[in-house]
Amino acid sequence: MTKKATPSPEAIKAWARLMRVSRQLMESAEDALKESSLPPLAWYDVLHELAEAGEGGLRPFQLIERTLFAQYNISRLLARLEADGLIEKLPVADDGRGQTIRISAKGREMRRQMWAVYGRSITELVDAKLSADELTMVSALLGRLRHPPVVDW
Amino acid sequence: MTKKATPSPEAIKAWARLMRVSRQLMESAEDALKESSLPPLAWYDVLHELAEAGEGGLRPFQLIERTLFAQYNISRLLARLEADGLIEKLPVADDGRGQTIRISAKGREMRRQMWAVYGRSITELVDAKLSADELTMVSALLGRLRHPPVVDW
DNA sequence: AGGCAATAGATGCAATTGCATCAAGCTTGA
DNA sequence: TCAAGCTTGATGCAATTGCATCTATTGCCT
Repeated sequence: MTKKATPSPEAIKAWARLMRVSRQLMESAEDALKESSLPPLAWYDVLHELAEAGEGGLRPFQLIERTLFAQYNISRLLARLEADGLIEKLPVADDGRGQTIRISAKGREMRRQMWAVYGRSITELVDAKLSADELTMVSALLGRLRHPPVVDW
Repeated sequence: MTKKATPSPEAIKAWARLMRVSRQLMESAEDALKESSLPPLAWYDVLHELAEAGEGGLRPFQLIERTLFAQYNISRLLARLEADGLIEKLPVADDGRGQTIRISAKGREMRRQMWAVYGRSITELVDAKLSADELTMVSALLGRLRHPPVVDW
């Protein structure tokens, strides 16, 4: 008798839900930003990390670790953010290859504006639908699906 | 005193987990397909719907409802699938605008091959990490996050 | 019938993504 | 010390996505 490698029905359903719900929610949030003429979510992710990093800033490769974006993606995203004056690129003293990315005042302001809209989306899409306990449960379960190299999120 | 519209910490965490985990899992699955020189997941989604629909096929707008892809996206995806001989486009008798999309034998075979890899990913990424009960719980909780116009999935 | 809004699908063009590769600067080991 | 290899970040080019718009029908209303 040969081994059946097909996933369980429960796994298939959970996978399908995960893919669909996440896409749907992400789109809703993106739409809300667009309606407010704000940049896409990816910008928020980066501005958020940079804001948390403070004055010391972050190196691009650190942003890659934190956001899970591809290297070329970050490279170009940073170029756009810089063109919009939301970040500054500074040379690094002890590594001639690298740069340090620091959020600018304008960048902080943009992050604030985006959060006003983004946060509202989260409230409506998530907070309004599940209780705190249920949300904690979701986080715990999803946390177990993370891939090995988990940092801390 | 003004109302603070910020979502709860639980909601923020659940949102973050959802976005990150779903992206990570999706990428893993895509990578597995690429390693096997198979087409991207989007192709699977469409082939899957068409296979379930059987000989009667589906209209493009029905695929849009089922897969949540944008209209122009489906339009072009179908063009690529047709170019690869995985589907057929047939005229519709009672609606001169429309077409019916039917999966071809080659399309069924491709779906089968993709499932061999995709299913394995789901097994490894999901089945191996959570019990059936936990998966059912995940599905139930995520289900509550779906947007109103839910069909049946 | 005749016009007018709505629906189904395609498409031109700009922006973004993905892939592969590159250049420049570090690091290490013989 | 210096060549080989690794890391950091950028970039040319092709494929895909997003947006806006277009064409062809169809359905509806008078």
